[in-house]
Amino acid sequence: MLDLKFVRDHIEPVRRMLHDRQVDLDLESFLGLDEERRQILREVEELKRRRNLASDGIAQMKQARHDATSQIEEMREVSQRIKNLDQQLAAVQEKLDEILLLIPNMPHPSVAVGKDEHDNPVVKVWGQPPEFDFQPKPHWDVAESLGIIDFERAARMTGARFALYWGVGAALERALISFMLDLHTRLHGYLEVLPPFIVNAASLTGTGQLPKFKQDLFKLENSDYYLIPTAEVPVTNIHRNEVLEEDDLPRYYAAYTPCFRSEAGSYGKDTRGLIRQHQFNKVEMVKLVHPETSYDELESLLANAEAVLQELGLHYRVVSLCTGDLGFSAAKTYDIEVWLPGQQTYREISSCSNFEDFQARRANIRYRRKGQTKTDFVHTLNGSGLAVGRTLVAILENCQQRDGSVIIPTALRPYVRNIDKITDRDQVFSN
RNA sequence: GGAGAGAUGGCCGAGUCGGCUGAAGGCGCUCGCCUGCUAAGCGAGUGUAGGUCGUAGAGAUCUACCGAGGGUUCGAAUCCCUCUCUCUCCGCCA
Repeated sequence: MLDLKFVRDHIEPVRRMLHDRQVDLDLESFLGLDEERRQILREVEELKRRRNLASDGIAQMKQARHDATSQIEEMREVSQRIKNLDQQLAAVQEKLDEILLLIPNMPHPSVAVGKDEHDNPVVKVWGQPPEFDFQPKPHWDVAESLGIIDFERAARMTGARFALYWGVGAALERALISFMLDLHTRLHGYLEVLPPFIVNAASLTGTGQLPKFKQDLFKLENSDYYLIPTAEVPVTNIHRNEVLEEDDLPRYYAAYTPCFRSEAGSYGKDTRGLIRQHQFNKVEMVKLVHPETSYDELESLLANAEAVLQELGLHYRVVSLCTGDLGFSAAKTYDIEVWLPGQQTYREISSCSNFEDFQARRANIRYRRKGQTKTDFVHTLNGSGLAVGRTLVAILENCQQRDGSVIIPTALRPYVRNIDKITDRDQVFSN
């Protein structure tokens, strides 16, 4: 969230930001509530000061065996007033927090003002679309004819938007996870972590999914637990309520987790194939960094994510999200969009964001400057490196052959016992 | 699931029958002194958040915080209740 004082002192820029993001949020009550809060605070603190003084006096009188009945009587009344004011204060504070938690982050000045994804500037294109001497098929056709992905049985055992992977399809998904983690840990300096796939509400509030996006989450019954929508949540919250030493920064973490999303409100969207599932695998990179370096860290984070596609030889472009498309917590986001020839379109496969201190303030993640007692909030970043299911989709569509087989990218072969081509699901990895 | 023990500052660890304990003592850290260097030693300092005054990122002052929330009381780290977490034993289980 934004700092209370920042909002108070920059109410017009915050209004403009809400407009640019096309967020409808009423700030009218904010300033009044803030003034009310401080007024009550002044009054109650003065009363508490008086009470503390009187209590010391009473203690001394009792020690000297004097009668303190009248003082006690008077303080009884003061204490009652304090109690009432404290309750009023708590109510005002709660309303204020509710508003603060719903205010999105301030976009970085470099972010383009725009309405939706059509206004996202393309900042980079890598490689070229592969050429086919036949009509490339969408991945669901490729996968189903190979027998490696089964949507019908998944729908039977669970429901829509789930997939059952068979044989070499399952192995390829697993291979991609290992390949990505190895790349980030060996070449890019990330520490691999394996967090819980279930988190509590406090963690989701820390990274910004709650309270506003509750409808996007799967909540477990009879508990305060939720299935994670992304590894960003548990991994960023590793250091919630901690004070790190300046020397501990930056921290780079890479995690594989499944991700669970209710996809409420996306009915009828991407209903075919693996693009939009309730459960999907993702390798996520998370950084906790020094505030002064966070935009350099965003560039290197993006480069780390791009490296996966470059290793696999898949054509992609990078867009910078405009204000209307930017996520709630992000100050700046790059999306990597991979080319899908079967659908003749670019699809998001990674999202790399700098949250500045927005999440750190919510999750209370601070660091202490060397030799100083003062603490500051760290900056947090994260990026997919990459969405595994969508990477499989990209391979199936980009590497498909006329005969229906799929060439496995060279970099991935060591992870699938060096087979170079998928020809059917029961392919035995004997070599 | 049953029985018991515990949760105090960056860390360890005191806190008596509720009343100068924001918190002893130690470690660590910062600055200074001292010593050829290092270590040791000596001295001073060392939490967070918020309010007010003030400076405009010098400071002064007040309030709150001893796992979290509530209660009793003129007054709670200290008493009571609820919850969370940790540890030990039993049961169950991968």
